[in-house]
Amino acid sequence: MVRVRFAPSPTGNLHIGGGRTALFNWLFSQSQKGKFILRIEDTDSQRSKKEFVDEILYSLKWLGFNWDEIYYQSERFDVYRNYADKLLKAGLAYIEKSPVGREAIIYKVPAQKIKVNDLIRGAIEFDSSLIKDQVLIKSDGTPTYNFACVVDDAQMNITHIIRGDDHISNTPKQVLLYEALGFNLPFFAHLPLIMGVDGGRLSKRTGATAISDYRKMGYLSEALLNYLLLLSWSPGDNRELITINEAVNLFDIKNINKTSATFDLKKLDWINNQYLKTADPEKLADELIPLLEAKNYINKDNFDRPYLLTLVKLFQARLPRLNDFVEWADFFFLDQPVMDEAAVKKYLAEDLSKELGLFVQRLDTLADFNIINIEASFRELTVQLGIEAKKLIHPVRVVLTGKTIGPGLFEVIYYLGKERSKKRLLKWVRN
RNA sequence: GACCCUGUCGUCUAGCCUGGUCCAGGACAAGAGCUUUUCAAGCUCUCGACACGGGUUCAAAUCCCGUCAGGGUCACCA
Repeated sequence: MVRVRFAPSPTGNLHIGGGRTALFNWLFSQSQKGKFILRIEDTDSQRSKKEFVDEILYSLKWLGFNWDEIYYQSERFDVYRNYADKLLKAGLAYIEKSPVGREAIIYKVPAQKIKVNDLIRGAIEFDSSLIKDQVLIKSDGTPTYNFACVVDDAQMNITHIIRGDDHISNTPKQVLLYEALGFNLPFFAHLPLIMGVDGGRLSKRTGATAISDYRKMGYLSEALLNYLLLLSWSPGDNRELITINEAVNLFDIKNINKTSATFDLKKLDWINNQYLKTADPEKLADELIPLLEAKNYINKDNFDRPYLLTLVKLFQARLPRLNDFVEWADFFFLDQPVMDEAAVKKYLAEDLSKELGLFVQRLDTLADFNIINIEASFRELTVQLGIEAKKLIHPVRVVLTGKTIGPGLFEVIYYLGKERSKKRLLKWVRN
């Protein structure tokens, strides 16, 4: 039975790189009908924080990675100590006294060639004579990363270790420990790293790194997953949109790319928009409610939900990020729209009192206030005035929304309602 | 510096294993146009890459070697 693990250290949030590692571990476990194990590597009590554990679990759940088992290294110090003692007794490790007189256990690294057959990269060879002796148990009694990792992976029967490229150089050290402890070697698969746009490591400087930040920015987890998936794997048939469930069926670890990829927000935005288009408006509305409430646009205990759903449908096909709705649709919630100065300059420099006034009259006398009638009446007016429809459409949009862009004008008028539309139009009519 | 990994359009990739169907395909971005209502949506088109140099071969993006470039690791951090 395949058993993989994701082993984050709670010294920070779950970032994009970690999320990607979790993704491929989870994906592999699902495609192999195996188990996905979570191991919190909190041996560093100084830097490990409970809040980060919570944040990591929260993000993993948001991404949909449910784990079968969870372990905390901080609860297993005696296990590591026991194995270190074994190596000590076997003469494979020695004790070193620190200047303050405390004892650390050090592994004596034997000189030999180490061959690792990486599932993604193929054969990699190392020469351990270049590796210095490794600390197993630090003088404060806590285990080092490489030692705890090997003991746990073996004890937890991890069959495949799927992790970032940056761990390649840890691999020979760990292989040596597997041999010294008499454990069976697992398979190794090293994922390419994700780079920032500057070509270096993904960092706060090159964009948001925490998975939870992407949620806050209005990305759907399905979209983020799709993007991360495509960053180093491809279904091979030119498809760009693929759900995680489809990927489970098509996934083969051998098809993961060897090359590191640059994280490109533009493409993420595009993918996010593709998912937003077909997303359930009810679900989107639920995500938006707290954001709209924070802006005082609605009161979550008392608002017109059907109306909100209508607005969501009106905008969802054109949003790169869900949160953009708050800004783009603000004029539906505000008493008066926030005017874009450039738009006013461009479309409302001339006095349109006559045109707008006539349109208000037409709205008043409309037999039935619906989108079709509004448009018909509007176009009649432009014919009557002898002007091109767009000469009036753009100014009216600015008057009603404050912006030059947005949904179709007649839908805007309809959903804004007769009274609010009139009120905004009249503001630009001088008597 | 040493060791390791990697090198196809600006970016993500398909193709590479099993050489010819590739004067290299798709997507994002960018640019142009269309949509007699905007665009941040949709549609159409354009621009644009096999890092370089040697081999091997009738034939190389695909195999081999070297160079160069980028990245990673060298902690009693994980």
